[in-house]
Amino acid sequence: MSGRRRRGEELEQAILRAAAEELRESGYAGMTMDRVAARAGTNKNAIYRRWPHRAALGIAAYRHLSDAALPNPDTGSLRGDALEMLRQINATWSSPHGAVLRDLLAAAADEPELLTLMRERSGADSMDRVWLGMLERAAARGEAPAAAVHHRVATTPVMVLRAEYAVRGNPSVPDQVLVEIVDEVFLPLVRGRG
Amino acid sequence: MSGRRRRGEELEQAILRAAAEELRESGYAGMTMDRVAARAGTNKNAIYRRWPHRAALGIAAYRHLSDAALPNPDTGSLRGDALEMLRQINATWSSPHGAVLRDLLAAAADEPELLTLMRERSGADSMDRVWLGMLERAAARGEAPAAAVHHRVATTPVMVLRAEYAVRGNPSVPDQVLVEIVDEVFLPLVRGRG
DNA sequence: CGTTATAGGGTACGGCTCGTACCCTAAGGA
DNA sequence: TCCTTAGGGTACGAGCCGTACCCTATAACG
Repeated sequence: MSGRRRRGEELEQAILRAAAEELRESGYAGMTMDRVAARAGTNKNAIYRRWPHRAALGIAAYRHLSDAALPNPDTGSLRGDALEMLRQINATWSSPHGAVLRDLLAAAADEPELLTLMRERSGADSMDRVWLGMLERAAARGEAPAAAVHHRVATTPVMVLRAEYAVRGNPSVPDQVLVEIVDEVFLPLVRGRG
Repeated sequence: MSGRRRRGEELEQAILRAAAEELRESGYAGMTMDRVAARAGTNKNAIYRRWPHRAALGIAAYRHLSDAALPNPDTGSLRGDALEMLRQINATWSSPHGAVLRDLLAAAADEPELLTLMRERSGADSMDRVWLGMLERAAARGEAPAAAVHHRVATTPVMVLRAEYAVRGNPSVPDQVLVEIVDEVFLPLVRGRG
């Protein structure tokens, strides 16, 4: 029927695109190999020749649709930086991207191999570095004690936000909560390390 | 063969016990309806007459095997209380119980109905109250400012610990990390709210 | 320009699981 | 004693994963 027969890179991209769309529409549970193959206009052979598992395809599809550029706000105040950072993260996790990511993380809880793949892909390390940079700038401005430039301080806000997602089922958090995390936890913590 | 035929409560308990054992041995993914039925010495009819989904059975089985008595340490110092609390939680989550719970939580990420069931069963609220009680005692001793008796302060240590599980794949955290959470995050945070 | 190894396409299948349907029989109350 | 109820046995449809097989388009290579 179709005159052309796609090969190599072109076919691979088509499969990834199809898988990403399935992920977005139906989540990881709904991302069936047959449906991906059908949507890509190919068959499962071409998929299994490239990825060993369904899960591997899921991860590849996710990274295909998401090249999350990490935000790095510099508003001039520690409070402004932190709040902006949390707002960006909240927006990302509430987006369809975030839904796919959370779904994949949940599904990968069984398979440790995938979990590590996801983790190294999630950019947790660079996230830390951004927060540490914020703290360093604040310390240089005299806005925070030098002892506040610390790994645990840097990771706490995001961890609290993430836990907030877990407590609510809803992955989106009202802005008021973000303000609360900054004013009631992050800034007191920074002050308390004088 | 078996002369007796179990009914009602007796059969229900047998099914729950079988499901709980399957959960413990093979996780939620391995808890097959057929296997539960076989292990309980019955068939799927008896199960589906009681629980509509596999997931509902999973939750029922979990709550059947876990009636987690909430710890409530009172060591005389805020640091001691917090550390003891984190140690207890860490032990619980590292145990087979915890493995089952984490597995269920992951599996329930898709089905919001189950997620709420799990949440209301997890006792997050009473956890908060225990931490608030610790803070109140510390404030009464003059060990902490009154402003530290605050919901966000109370929930932060457990949230950080939980996030620590997510960062490592491993659900068990070395004791040193618990000490770090208390000394580098919790106590500075309490101090910072003066 | 012809030949040949490679990779896609089509299709079918085995194995597993969920959830349902039937039919028969033990249990226990009326 | 009879009769409603609930268990037991079994089979089945449907969906999915991962594999196998066979045929053909494609591209590299002589």
